[in-house]
Parts: sequence; C-alpha cells; structure tokens
Amino acid sequence: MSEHEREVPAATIARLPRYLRALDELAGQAATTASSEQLAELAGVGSPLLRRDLSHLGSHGVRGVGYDVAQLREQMASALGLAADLAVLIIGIGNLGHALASYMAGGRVGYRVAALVDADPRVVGTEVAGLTVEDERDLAEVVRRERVALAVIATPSEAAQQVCGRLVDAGVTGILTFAPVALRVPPGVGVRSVDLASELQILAFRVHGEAGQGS
Amino acid sequence: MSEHEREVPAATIARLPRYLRALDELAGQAATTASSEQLAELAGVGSPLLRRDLSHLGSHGVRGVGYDVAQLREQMASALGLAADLAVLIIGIGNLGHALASYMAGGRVGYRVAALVDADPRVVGTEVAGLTVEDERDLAEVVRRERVALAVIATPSEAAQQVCGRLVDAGVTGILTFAPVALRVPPGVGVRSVDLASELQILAFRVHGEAGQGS
DNA sequence: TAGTGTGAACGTTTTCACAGCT
DNA sequence: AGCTGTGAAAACGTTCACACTA
Repeated sequence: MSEHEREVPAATIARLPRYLRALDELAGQAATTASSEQLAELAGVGSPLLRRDLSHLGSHGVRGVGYDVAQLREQMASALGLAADLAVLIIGIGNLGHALASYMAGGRVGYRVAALVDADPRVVGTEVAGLTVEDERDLAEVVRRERVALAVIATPSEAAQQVCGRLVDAGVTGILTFAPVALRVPPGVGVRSVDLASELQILAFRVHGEAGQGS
Repeated sequence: MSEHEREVPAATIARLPRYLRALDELAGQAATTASSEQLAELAGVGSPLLRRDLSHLGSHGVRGVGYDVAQLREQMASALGLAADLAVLIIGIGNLGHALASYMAGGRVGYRVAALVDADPRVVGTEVAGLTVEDERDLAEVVRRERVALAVIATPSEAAQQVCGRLVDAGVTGILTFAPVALRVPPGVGVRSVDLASELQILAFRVHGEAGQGS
C-alpha cells in the first residue's frame, strides 16, 4: 500500500474552482454533456490543460462524447471537499471586512460565514450580514464554538501577524489574508494572500513599457 | 539596436510589489542597507530567488554588504512604473466596490482612484471616498476625461464581460476583476482576477484531506 | 467521427552552489 | 569575511500530437 493516492499538482487545484463554475453554468443551460473544448472555453484555459487537470483527478470522460456535466460536477466538488460546508470566520470588520461579509454571506457552496470578529468596541455587538460581531478577545472561543476551519483576515496590516498566530493556535488550518504582509505560519496551515495594491502595481507594469497578454 | 531591453519574467514582476513593501518597511526602520537574506525574509521568499529577481532588473548590490535600501526602492518603483501615478476607475459601487474605493483611496503609491462608476440610478450621484459616482453610460467619456489606464470591475458577474469590452474599447489597458468569470480581452490588455470564493475553495481543498504548506 | 487520455517535447521558474568582488 | 550575481541543474507546469475508443 503506497501512500501517494492523490498527488494533485497545486496549479491544478487552483483551477478547479473555475472548472466547477463552468460546470455550474453549463448545468444551468440544461446541458448534460460537455467537451473539454467547451469547458476550457468557459474556464478561460486551453483544452489540453483542462484534460490534463481532469486526468489528475482520475476523471473518466467518454471518448467521442465528452464529460457528463452532473457527474463531473459531483466529482469535482468532492475533490475540493465542498461537501464539508466549512465554517469561515472573518476577522476585522472595517470597510473591507464588512463588504466581504455581505459578499460571501450570499450563499456560495462549500463554506458558510459562521462568525465575525473585530477589536473595535464600537463595532463589536453590531449586526452585519445577519451576524453579530463578536469581540476579538474571544477569538479562540469563537473558533472552537463554530468549529472554524478557514479564516479571512481583513484587519490592518500591523495586526495581521498577531491575529494569524492566534488563529493558528486556535486550530484554524486555512487563512485568506488581505493584509499586505508575508504571514508566518507553521507547516500544515495554508495561506493565500489577496493584495489589491500589488495587483494594480503588477498591471501598471505592462502599461508603462508597452503591453502583451496577461491572465 | 535590438528591441529586447528588458525581458523580465512575469513571475518576477508579480513579486516586485512585495519587495517594494519590504523595502518601505526597512526604510521606515531607518535601515540604509539590507542583505538579500533580510529582504527575502520580509517578503516571504527564499534569498536565492530574491537575488535572481533583482538581477533581472539589472540590479547592482554591493558584494559583502548588500543593497542600498533607498536606491533599490527607487529602482524598483521605476521598474514598476510607479512614477506614472496611473488613474484607476472602479466600476460597480455595490458593497464591494464601495469598500474598494475607500480602501484604495487611502493613498498607496503608483496609482490614484480617479473615478467611480455605477449603473444603478440610486447610486449615481452619491459621494463615496470623496468622489461622486458617475453614470455607467458615460463610461467612455469618463475614461477619456481622466485618462484612465487601469480599471477595477466590481459589478455583478453577468455584467462583467460587457463592461470589460467597453472598458477596452475606451482605451483601458489593465483590468482587475472581482467577477468570477473568464474575461475575454484582446492581446495587449492585461487582466488579473481576484476571486474570493475560489480562494476559499482552494484553501478548503487541503483541509479535507490533510495538509501541507502553501503560499 | 469526434473527443478523451497521455507520452514526450518544450518552456518557464526555482534552487543549488560557488566564483568573484569589496 | 561576507554577500552578491549567475552558470548549471533540477523541478515544475504547459503544450503538442496522436493512439485509442465509444
């Protein structure tokens, strides 16, 4: 019994959500079957890449026909672990955190916004997106109570590393941060970072010295 | 005269903003010089990678000493084209667009939020982050007036492709989208996409089947 | 016929290791 | 003595092209 059942490349995993959305769109159009070409088109990738990605999931399409939309959707959702319906906590309910709470509460699958937390006494106790903002000092307790697996950091940069450490200590294993600092986490904890300023700067690069294509 | 002056790899460009921030942090601590090790630590990358990246910019550190913080910062800012102070337009002033406007108006270098645009008559005319929201039908005019180079799409998904096309037609060459759809753009236009739901799904992946490290 | 699954080629990105400069 | 800059190698990711199959 070898231990390397699934060795799905990180780059592939990062594309699965797009494929999933493409499948949802096709399902909404009452399509029962789809070719790699169609799916790739919707997902914005080349069809060989999509086929390669699906093959990593041990996919079984039908040659000459394509993939069964419903079945593939199921398979992908399970690969992504969406059945779990993970509890997500948002910490830092300022402008951005507030918007994220509303935006995400609007019911995508695979997770649910379970708690909101802030350090500002003026914010604590207010209601946002149907949830009452709790005190940041109770962070560990909230994480335990809601069995929080994923956290979104929308605090000021200065607080991010401190908050991150406390989240990890409390048992959170996935962190999405909007603070523009490199977070230090122990192995076993996933971090993804979204940095608006950086994204614009990267876009700016191509502007000043002529352009090319970009993703 | 060969035309290939700078052939900076895309992966390197994507890291420059992080380096720039690391430099700013060091500058704030009154450091005049920094080693690749220190910079790499702050930026959250390995030091060989940082050195390689800087070498693509034709960097000149001092052996045995390190890099001059102020000079490198200057060099990097100019490589990124931050001097230009590009005009950014945000389209779609809902929850998210509103937050982005406030968040970004707070003065990072390299760009400035020059205009806000929305399709909803109830939003048009309101003031957000010191700017009056303009009518989406005047999009092309606004782009011309403010010489908009970069646009942020925060509209509903359904509107994104349509809006994207109009932005490109109006002359925008860089687009940052929050809508979870693959945008089609002509060559020469850069697109970067930030998708909150996807990020969480990607994080969820490692949760259900044990973990590893992740960036 | 139409479309998957994949070996092999390719290109890119990262790491290693160390020569060379100050 | 210390740290940069970079050749050479390894790892990774993508594309190509086509054998195979329903």
